[in-house]
This record gives sequence, structure tokens and C-alpha cells, in this order.
Amino acid sequence: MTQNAVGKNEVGKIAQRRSIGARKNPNAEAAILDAALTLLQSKGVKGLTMDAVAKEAKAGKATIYRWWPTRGALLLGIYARIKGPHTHSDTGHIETDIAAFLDYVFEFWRGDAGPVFALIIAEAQSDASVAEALAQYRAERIKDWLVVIDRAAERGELNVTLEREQIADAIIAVAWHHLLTNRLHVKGAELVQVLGFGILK
Amino acid sequence: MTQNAVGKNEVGKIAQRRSIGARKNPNAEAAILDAALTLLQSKGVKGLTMDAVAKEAKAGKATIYRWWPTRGALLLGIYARIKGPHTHSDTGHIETDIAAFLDYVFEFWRGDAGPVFALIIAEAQSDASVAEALAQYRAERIKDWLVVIDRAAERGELNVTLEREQIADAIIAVAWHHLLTNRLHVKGAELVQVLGFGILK
DNA sequence: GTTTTATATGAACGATTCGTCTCGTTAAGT
DNA sequence: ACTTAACGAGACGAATCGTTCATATAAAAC
Repeated sequence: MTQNAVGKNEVGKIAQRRSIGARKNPNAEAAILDAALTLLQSKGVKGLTMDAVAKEAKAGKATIYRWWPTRGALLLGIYARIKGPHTHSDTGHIETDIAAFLDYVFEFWRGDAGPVFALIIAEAQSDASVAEALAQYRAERIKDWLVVIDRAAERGELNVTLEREQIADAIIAVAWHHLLTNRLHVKGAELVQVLGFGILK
Repeated sequence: MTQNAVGKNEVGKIAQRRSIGARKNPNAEAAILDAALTLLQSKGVKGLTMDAVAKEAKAGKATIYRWWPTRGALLLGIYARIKGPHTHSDTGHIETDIAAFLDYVFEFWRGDAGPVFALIIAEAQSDASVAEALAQYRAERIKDWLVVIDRAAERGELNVTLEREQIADAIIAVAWHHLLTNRLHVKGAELVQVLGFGILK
């Protein structure tokens, strides 16, 4: 040990950290998420094991568990990586806004993202931490919708007796339902006939 | 071996089956399903392993796998066991019919059935055979709804441009969504405000 | 009653997967 | 140069999976 003991600097203050250590491979996170996605595509859902991800990513399992302590956390990481930002359309009519959203998200989900998000919902049924993260994500998406719904309300399109959150909830419910039942080829305009009329005056 | 060789009778015809065998423990099926449900209650979702079910039911694993080749099949068996028959209300107004259904199914799901059904949906995301069984089950429930919807149509309650299947689908979507997001205490009457107005003229 | 046959039981098996834990290495900060 | 932390690779025990035995038992066929 040197005189400059661990945890202290020359002023006597406790030094939290004298080195932040190495990140030999700053691409580790990316490599692992990419590997997970690759496995998901090639081997399917069942092939997505922690061992396989480690081998595919040329990473140690400890590295994976350090960053994503559960399989669910890894799934959330994958989804965050492939999910781009999305801003809702503002077409001047809420029905077409909704239809545009459904068309967008269904196409997005038809790629890699769909299976991943479906798995997240599935994992949430048995992993409380995933359920919590999913609930938070859902809350954010509902907030996004409130903006659109408020615009529609200002235009006088909405039945004022309806709760705005319930409108957003119903839209999301329909989207999820189609994902979970593997029916992502429906046109948003068709679905909006039920939902749209529901929120119109 | 006797002279009357296996597979032949005195006329020389091939005998398909000389005995249909025994069911020593006709309670085996019930014991296994009960054990699975007990485990689900006591140990939670993660505790529902094939080994644990076998031990709890005092059954051999081979017996379980004979009747339910996958975990998903077992889940379907559990749900079928606890699910009673349900006939939709006929209140004279489709909104109240829907609200009554939602109240009924939410209460049903608040018991053991909810976690089981949620797990089935989850398992369907990674097990094609479960997905198929679930799709079939969904189709039956939609058929049930068509009766209710037709009644409403005859009463002139419905917007005629709407597909009947889509109405049923939206109802089920909302129900599932509340199950999967663990919000089974909502009043059906509130939810029907969005859906109900949607299908009203 | 005896034989046949299908099922049930219980234990063991190899194969996976999990999550933890070393080990030696590498790179960033001091 | 020294310290520190993350890294890759993999060994490890535990748990689970799905299968395969040998054995027992009961219903049906004779």
C-alpha cells in the first residue's frame, strides 16, 4: 500500500474513485445487443439464451449480467436500441392521426421489433421488474397521445364525457392486441372505425 | 407365447386391439392439474416447473408429458379446468351487455384464472402450438360476441358500416389489455364509454 | 380365472440453461 | 508506474428439461 491510501486524497476528503477503470471494449454493450438481435433472428425466441448471446457477442457472461441482470432487462435493452423516436401525425383529424399511428407501428413491429416487444409483454407476466418498466413505457406513450387528444378536443372533435387517458388506452390496447395475436397486416383505417367513432361526438 | 399369436385371431384377421388398457388412477389428470394450480398459488409463476408439478401431484413426469407435451398445453389444461361456461347478458342494450361482460371477466380473472390466462398469452409468443390453441379460443369467444352484436344490430343500435368481428375484437382487446397490464379493478361501465360510443350510431 | 395391454409410477439419465465466480488481461485514470 | 475497473473465457453447482428405464396395476379380452 502506498501512503496515499485508498479513499483519501491529499486534502483528506474521501475520494470516491481514483480511477474509473477501463472499458476495453466500449462496443461491448452494442456487441451484446447486436448479438442478441442476431440470435433472435436466426435461432428464434428459444435460441435467445444468455450463454448463446455471450458466445455470439464474444463477451463474458459476467459482462452481460453486469449490465442487464435479467433476461427481461436484456429484452428492454434490445427494444430501446432498435426503437427510433416517433412523433404522432397531426393531420387535423384524430381518426387519421390514429390510423397513421397504427400503420406506422404495425410496419415497425413487422420487423425485428415486433417479436421483441411481444416478448417483453410476455416476460412482464412473470417478471415484476419488467412489468414495472413496461408500465412506465406505457405511461410515456399515453402521455404522447394526450397531446394528440388535446388537439382534437380543441378542435371540438371529442365527446367531452370521455376520459382522455381511456381513449389513449383503447388505442394502445388495440395495437398490442394485434401484435400479440399476430395480425399486423390490418389497415389502421379499418381499426379506427371502431375506435374513431367511439371518441367522436 | 401362446399359439394364438399377438395380432391375430382364429379367423386370421389382424386384431387391432385386444385390450384398451387400464387407467389405474383416473384421478391422475385431476391430481396433476390441481397440483399445477396449487403451485401457481403458492410458489408463483416461476415455481410452476414440470418437476415440481410431478412431485406435488405424486405423479411421474412421464405421465405429465404423456397428456400435456408442453408447458403451454398444461397451462391450457389448467385454464380449461377452472373456466366455467359463460353466457353473455342480454340487457337490451349492447353497452350494458359489454359492461356486464367486462365486470364478469375481470372478477373471474382476479382469481386464479387471470395469471393462468396471462401466462397462456405469454407462452403463445414463443410456442406456436399454444398460439394456435389461443387463436382458436379467441375465435370461439368472437363467435359468442357475434350473437350479442347481431341482437344489437336488429335493435338498430349499431353503425352499419362497422364489421361485426372488429367490434368483438375491440372488446376482447380491451379486456386482454387490462389483464396484461394488471388493471382488473376498472369498472366495465367506464371502459364501455370508449367502446360503446364507438359502435353506436 | 388367466392373459393381454395400456397406463401409472418413480427414479435415473444426459443435455441445457442459469447465475455466480474465478482467472488472467487490458485499458483508462492518477 | 501504479491503481482500478471492466473485459473475455470459461469452470462451476444448481435447476430444469424431456426421455427412458423397470416395475406395478387395473381394465378389458379371452
